[in-house]
Amino acid sequence: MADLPLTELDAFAAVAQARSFRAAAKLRGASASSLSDALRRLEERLEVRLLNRTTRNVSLTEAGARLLERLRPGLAEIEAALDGVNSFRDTPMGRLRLNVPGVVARFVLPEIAARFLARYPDITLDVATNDAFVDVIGEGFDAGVRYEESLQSDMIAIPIGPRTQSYVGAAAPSYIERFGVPDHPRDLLQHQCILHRFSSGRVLPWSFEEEGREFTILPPARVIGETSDLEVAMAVAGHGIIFTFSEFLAEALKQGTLVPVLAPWTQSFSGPFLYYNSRRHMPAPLKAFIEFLKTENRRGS
Amino acid sequence: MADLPLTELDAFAAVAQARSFRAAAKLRGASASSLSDALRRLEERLEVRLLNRTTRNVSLTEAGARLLERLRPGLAEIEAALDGVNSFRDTPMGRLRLNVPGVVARFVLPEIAARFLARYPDITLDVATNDAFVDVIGEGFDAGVRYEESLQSDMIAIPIGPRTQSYVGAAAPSYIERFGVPDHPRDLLQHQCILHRFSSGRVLPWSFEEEGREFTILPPARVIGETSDLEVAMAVAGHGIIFTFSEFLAEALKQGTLVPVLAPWTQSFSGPFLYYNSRRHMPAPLKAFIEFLKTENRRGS
DNA sequence: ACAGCCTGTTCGGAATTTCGTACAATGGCC
DNA sequence: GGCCATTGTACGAAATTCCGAACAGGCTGT
Repeated sequence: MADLPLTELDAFAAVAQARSFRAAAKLRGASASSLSDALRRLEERLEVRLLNRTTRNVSLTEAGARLLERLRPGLAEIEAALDGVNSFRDTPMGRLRLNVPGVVARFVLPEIAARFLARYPDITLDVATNDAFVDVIGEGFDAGVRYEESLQSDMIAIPIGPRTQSYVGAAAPSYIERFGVPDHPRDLLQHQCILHRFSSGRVLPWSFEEEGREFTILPPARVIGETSDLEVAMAVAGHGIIFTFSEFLAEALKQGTLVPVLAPWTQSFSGPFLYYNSRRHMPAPLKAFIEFLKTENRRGS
Repeated sequence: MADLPLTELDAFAAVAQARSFRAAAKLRGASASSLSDALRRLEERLEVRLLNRTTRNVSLTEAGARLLERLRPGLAEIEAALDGVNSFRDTPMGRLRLNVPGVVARFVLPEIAARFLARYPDITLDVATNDAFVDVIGEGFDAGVRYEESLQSDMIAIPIGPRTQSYVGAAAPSYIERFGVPDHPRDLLQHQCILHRFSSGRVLPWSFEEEGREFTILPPARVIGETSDLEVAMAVAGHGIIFTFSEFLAEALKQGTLVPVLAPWTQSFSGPFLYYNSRRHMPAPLKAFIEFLKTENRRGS
């Protein structure tokens, strides 16, 4: 068997997928220069240019595209094969890569993870926090947590964490002292509010329900934040009314630095779901996590 | 993407297939110790024993068997993908691994190889000589040369070299002086003959044809050889009658150190064929060789 | 039963790969 | 149009892997 330049091919696959040496290096915990070296070796050996690279842009040559296309299933197969040995261990081992919204990362996952990690001591949890992202699987995550039950093909959703959550309104006593309290969401248009912007750039409108009819309001904002912590801090400082996950406000409400606003208009909705692709190979850590969630749900109900 | 221990996996595949560290090392041009190291690393990382090894025997654990089973198609796919970039070169590159009988290696291949290698300067020819072997493809060869048109499924045979060859008899003048010459094959039973043993241990009987009827004779032997060169030398030394490919005897007959015996009983048969599997991925060097043979055959006819 | 050969492993030195830093080049942004 | 952040690469140092020889152990043939 002619020895395959496997490390070089792996490096090529990483760079080709990331379309960047440095990004690929970060993603895999190696240095950019080692990838650069590996690619030079590979191209010298094949005597074929695989990547067209200016100092600013990496693109595939036709040969590179063809190679990557054939290489990926092979590497995926090997990854799956490697994971397969996990079934011969008493306890599964490896990394579980999740992509979850901020709230879940802060208030849902820690409590679940504590029990899960204790149950499976050889599994490492790798959590990325991202509110906007949808193609969770494509970017190398094993599974994602989302709220909407968006029904992509082959995607399976199972409940995780609390089955109902709610958005509640709140404001600092100092703010209420100055501006009063709204009785109805439409009053918000006369107030100063603290809004949230997703990393996509979209500013989240507030939605309410009246007699079964849903309506949204985009109130005037003095503060638009990107992290919920900042927004809560701004609310506590009296910069406006905040309307977000109850979990984010619980501590401030308890301490009295924030007080409820529009309490009758609290929006309840169903809790988050864990999504994963049923057709892709399921790594042992993911399988363990799903099994764990299912037994927890069964016990809970 | 969790970084895959690809070199270690490749080492494991090599050792697992060869069922031996040293054999695998030789096969791939590496050292046994590096394979030993790689396997230790892999098993430590997975915390699963993959190979049961006494100092005398290597066998797969169940985990190892499962891993190998899933690993092989992945590696094959990658090898094919790598070969695929050859189509982006002006001239194909790589190694062509052939398994051919001794006669072909000595008298047929050199002349063909000269033209082939000149035509494709980036191809390396790797020739193993083996008379008995049948499962040519399974052991990592791209193709094999054989005489019998054994029709395994998906195997394709194309002619290579001379379309007829023959077995001729000969003996040294000194032998004939002492024992006379046989007129009919059955007379061989009163003579001393030089026989050939395949590496499998089987001794080849001599076969003749009389009025369309084929019959075989296993004459008494003073000498049984494993290499044709030795057998010819023995014949020249007067130790008996030899009956083998005319090519092996041509030089001695020309020089008169051997003279023909049983000339009317010369056995002609059709020349050798190149066999390859049509269903497996065809590496570029093999494709080039087949193409080359076909055009040579077309031109020759 | 036993000797001898051949196996997989160990160990220190050599070769290769990897890393961090520096540098030239390029494309987005104002 | 020019600046500057950021990209891919070059290069010497450091780490890792690889190699060859020596070693311990078991299987084969007598």
